[in-house]
Order: sequence, then C-alpha cells, then structure tokens
Amino acid sequence: MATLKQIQYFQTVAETQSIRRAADRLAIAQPTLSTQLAALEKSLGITLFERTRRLTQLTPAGRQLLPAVKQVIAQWHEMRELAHTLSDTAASTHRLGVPPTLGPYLLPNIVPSIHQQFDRLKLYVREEPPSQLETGVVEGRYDLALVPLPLRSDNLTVDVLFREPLMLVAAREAGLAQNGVLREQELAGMSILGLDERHQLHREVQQICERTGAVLNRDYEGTSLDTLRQMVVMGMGVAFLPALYIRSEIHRPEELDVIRIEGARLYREHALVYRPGSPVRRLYQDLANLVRERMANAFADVVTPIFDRGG
Amino acid sequence: MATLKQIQYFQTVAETQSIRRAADRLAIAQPTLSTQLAALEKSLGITLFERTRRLTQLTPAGRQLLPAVKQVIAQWHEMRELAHTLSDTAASTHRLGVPPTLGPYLLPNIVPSIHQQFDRLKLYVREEPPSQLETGVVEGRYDLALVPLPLRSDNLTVDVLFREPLMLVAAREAGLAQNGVLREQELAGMSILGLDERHQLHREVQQICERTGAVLNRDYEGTSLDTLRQMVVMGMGVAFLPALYIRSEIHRPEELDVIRIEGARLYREHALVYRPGSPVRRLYQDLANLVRERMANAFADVVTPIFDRGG
DNA sequence: TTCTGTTATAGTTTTTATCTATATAGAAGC
DNA sequence: GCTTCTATATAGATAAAAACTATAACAGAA
Repeated sequence: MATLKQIQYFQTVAETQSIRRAADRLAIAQPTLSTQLAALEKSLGITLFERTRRLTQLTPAGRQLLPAVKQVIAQWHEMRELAHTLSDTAASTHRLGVPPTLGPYLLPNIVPSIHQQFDRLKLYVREEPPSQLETGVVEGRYDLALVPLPLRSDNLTVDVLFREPLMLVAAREAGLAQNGVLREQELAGMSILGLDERHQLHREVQQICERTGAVLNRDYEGTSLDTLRQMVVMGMGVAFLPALYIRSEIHRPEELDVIRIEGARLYREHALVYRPGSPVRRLYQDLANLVRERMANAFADVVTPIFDRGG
Repeated sequence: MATLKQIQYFQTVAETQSIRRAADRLAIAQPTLSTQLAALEKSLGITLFERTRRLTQLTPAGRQLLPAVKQVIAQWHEMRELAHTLSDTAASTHRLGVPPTLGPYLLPNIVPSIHQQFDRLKLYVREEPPSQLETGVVEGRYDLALVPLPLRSDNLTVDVLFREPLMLVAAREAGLAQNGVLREQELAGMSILGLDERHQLHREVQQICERTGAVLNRDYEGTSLDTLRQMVVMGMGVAFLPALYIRSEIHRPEELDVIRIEGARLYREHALVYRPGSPVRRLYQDLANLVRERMANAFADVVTPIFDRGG
C-alpha cells in the first residue's frame, strides 16, 4: 500500500544513488531495501530507479515523484513535532464554557493567572446558559465549563470552586440602606426585579423570594445583569446581583446602594465541571485549585473559595 | 513509529466518533483498531481519544493534531495520484541533450510531432557539444541525447536516425556554381572555412578535406553555423554546411550558392543515444522511429532516414 | 438486577518485514 | 579473455507486527 517506511527508503536511495549505501545509512540489510523498493515500485506502478552496477539513479518518473515524496515525509515530521508539543497536556487549546452572568466578571481576573502558571495552555471560551453548558460538556462540545450549582446532570465530575454572595441593590433615592445592612425580615413583601427565566439566576432569586417572603416581579424581567442594573438605576425596583458583578461593574456608588442581608443564606455556588473520563482531568483539577487560590488571595472580601468539596 | 495506516485509523475514528463504527468502515476487526490506536497514542506520547461507552471523542490534544494528520494523508494521496499519472512513462519529463549544430534546426520540425503522438510527454532540452552530451547521458545528467556518429563511448545504446548531407556553400559572386553541382576533384586545393575545434563539425570537415585534397583554413574559424555563414557571405571563402541548417536558415539564395559535390561521401550521421539500462528504452525507440518517419515524410529531399541500423 | 452495546485484553494465526546466504551480472584489472 | 571485484537480486528462514476470534470489563438502559 506504499508505507511511510518505503517512501523514506525511496528518498534515501535517491539521495545516496546506491541501494547498498542507503541500506547502510538506514541500518538495514541491503536485500531488505531491494525488496521494499521493488514492492514500492510495484504498488505505485512505476519504475523509480535505473539500476546499474556503478550507481542506482532515478528514472524520469522517479525524479518527478521525489518532491511529492519529500512533501509527505516533511508533513509527517511536522505532525510528529506537533504531537511532541501537545504531549504536554497543558499545551493544548481547551474549550471552556462559561455562563453569561459569571464569565465576563470572573475571567478577566483569573485568565492572567492561568497564563502565568500554564504558559502554553490556551482557552477557547464561549458563553451559554448553564443548562446548555452542562449538556455541552456531556456531548463533548466543551472540554470543561463553569456552572452554578446544583447540576442537572449527574454524570459529570464537579469541582466546587467558590461561593458568591448575592447582594441587594437599590437606587440611592429609595433610601433603603441603613448602614448597608438589612435584616432578613425586612425583605417580606418587597418587589424584586429578576432576569428572565432562561437564566439560572432567575430560579436562584425565585427561591430566595420564596424563603424570605419577598415577591418576584414578573412584569419586568432583565435580559442581562447590565439591563437589570439599569432597571434598578431607573427606580423600577430592587434586585439581587452577584458580588463579582457588583465589584466589576458598579463604579458609581452614589447612584446605587449595595445592601447585605443579615441572616439570609444569599449566595450562589460555582463549580468547574468536566467529563469523568477526560484524560486531562488532573489539569482541570489544577485549574480549579488555581481559581480557588486566586479568589482567596485577591477576592476574599467578595467571594468564599471552597477547597474541600467535590473533585 | 506511527505508520500511515495508523494515522488513517486515527482520522476515521475521529470522524465516526466510535471505534466500532470506524472498524466497520475500515473493514477491520474492532480489537485491531483498538490496539493500533493504543500503539499510535503510545508512539506519539499523546492520549488522542476520550473513550466512553457512548462515544469516543477527541481530546483537546487529539483535536489539534487532527489537521496535521489530515495534511499527511492528503499529501500521500497527492503523491499516489502523481505516481498514477507518471505510471504512463510517456507522461514524464525527459532530459534531452542536443548539439548546437543540429538542435536548433531539427527540433522545431519534430517537437510538434512528438507532442502530437505523446501528448503528455515533456522534454527538457539543453544544448552542449556532442562529447559532453555523451558523458552527460552516461553520468545521468541526460536521459537521452542526439549525437553525431561515431560515438566515443561504447556503453550507450545507439539508435541511428538519419544521414544529413553537408553542402558546399559559396558567395554568389564567387561564381562556383555551375548547375549547383561540382565534381569531387574540383575541391582539391580549395580553401575551406570551418568551425572551431570544439565543434564536432570541425573534425568532420577536416576529414572531408583530407579525403578530397581541399585545405581547411585554420586562420579564421567560426564559433557557430551562423557566423560561418556570415563569413561566407562576406566573401572570406567557402564552407561545408549541414543540409538542415541550410534549409532552415538560408532564405536568400541570391546571396549564396548551395552546391552538391558529385561523388563525395559528404554527410554526417545522427543518432539517438541512451543508457542500455534505461527502463523507458522502449519509449526512446518509439521516439527514434518517430524522428525517422518525420524525416522521411517531410524532409526526404534533405536528409536520408536510416531504419535498419542500431537500436 | 439483567440486558445491551462499546471498548479492552488474551491468545492465535497470518502477513509482512527483515535477516543470512547465495546467485547474478557488469566493470575493472590482470 | 579470464578473473576479480562490487552492486543488486533472489531464496529461504526468522522475527516482528498486524490481523483475527473469543471473551472480559464496564457503563447505560430496561
């Protein structure tokens, strides 16, 4: 079928102009080379060499085939070189999925650290709703994903990363903020703005409302955290926003009050998920740890890294 | 060592996302494929696939290696396609050497016929003195050559092609031409212009002079047939010029007389030579015949094809 | 749990690549 | 013209590998 070995033999004979010398250079016996050469010629349907006693040189057809043969060998070497580079698993491009309510506010803070620690690792990042991220990982469209807990699917490995508080945000003129703190009971009956139900945050806020007696306003729903913030600024109500978003995007505290709710378990939890069978799960565990450490070092006042659950 | 078969297997598994389906498509047993895949992964030092029960999909590293693998296979197919084209020996480029006193005046008349009969054959033509042409063929710099007889080397196959008369050419005003014919005896003592001794024609004319009693003028020697003709036109003497040259280049008979010498064996003979071991000697014999036939059909009045000697 | 479908492993057979030994045939030397 | 030298080809044997069959292991579905 014309093997790679055979075409390497071909090239060597063409270079040395001698079957014997080529056999020496290839460290094989001369008859082996003769037969392999004959086999190649037969499979190609071409006489490649003109054998005389003095020297073995290319026929016109062989001469013209040689560049193509060299191309094949060159491409093959290139492939092996690439394989060698990729044999360090941290040198590949990994497809990471992130939810739109987390990715833009988390990644800018951790991607530099990742590139610092894994200098040849590349990330291909896409945003999607968490449910699609999960199926995306299961189906192989992603290699790993950041998703909020709890998970829908149970056949993924879960490395819990950190807990992110949800803060109540209100317009300044509402005058809700005493000293930036509100007691849980005061939430009862309050009208809360949320995202539309395609977002995971919709359900999270809904559950908080059920627990605290607040009322989720379904008349107006935001399509992104930014529109939600705008709705609050315009005085349409109050909303729960994630701490990392607030830290990233709310730069004019004069317009908005950010209020911590005393006593309530108001937070969401994020995890890194990947297929249990992934041959590079060690790398993903390392990445998870890197995220936790980065959170502990630079965002301890905002989020709570979780080191001991999952994985 | 990472064989072509293995990387084809790799590609098929990547496409089908299943070892079993790939094995079916490749018409091999599934365990064979599993084993070969494992061998490839080992030799590359990479885990290429993430095997689950449901599907077998590429790892990040495998995904990035795939394009390189496809390149190798594509190049290989290209090579085989080229080989298929070249398997028709008449589809190659053959290196043809010609002497400067024949090539320019013969080739324009036969190359079209060659391309007509062997439509995919290509010729790479170079001019050199006949002695260098001979060694060129022996040493493999040429595949075949047109050379004048007799040959220096005896280890070449010789297909004699045709006999080309040498005609005496004189300036019109010399008044030598009776009815375009001169008797051999009248040459005695005549001063003949010739080419310099690097040309084969120098020796040929020298022998004619010795035989007929003419005198070769060594004071002025031409460097090409064209300069020799100019010398005759300028009245510096008379010269023997090959019939094919005369037919090609002497268009103004008013300036020059072309004279046939009665009784003298005034001609040179041309042959096609190539290495006896050449695997395409059949093609070269066909080419030789084509030249003879072309000469017989279109140049019977100028040259005499030789069908029965050599080859 | 059992059944089903997929991949991996074990053991065997077949194929192919390789070896050693030797034949063959030009080219060079005597 | 014969012998010798050197290169390639051929023959037969051996080793390596690629293929097969049978079966184990294992996850997901019924």
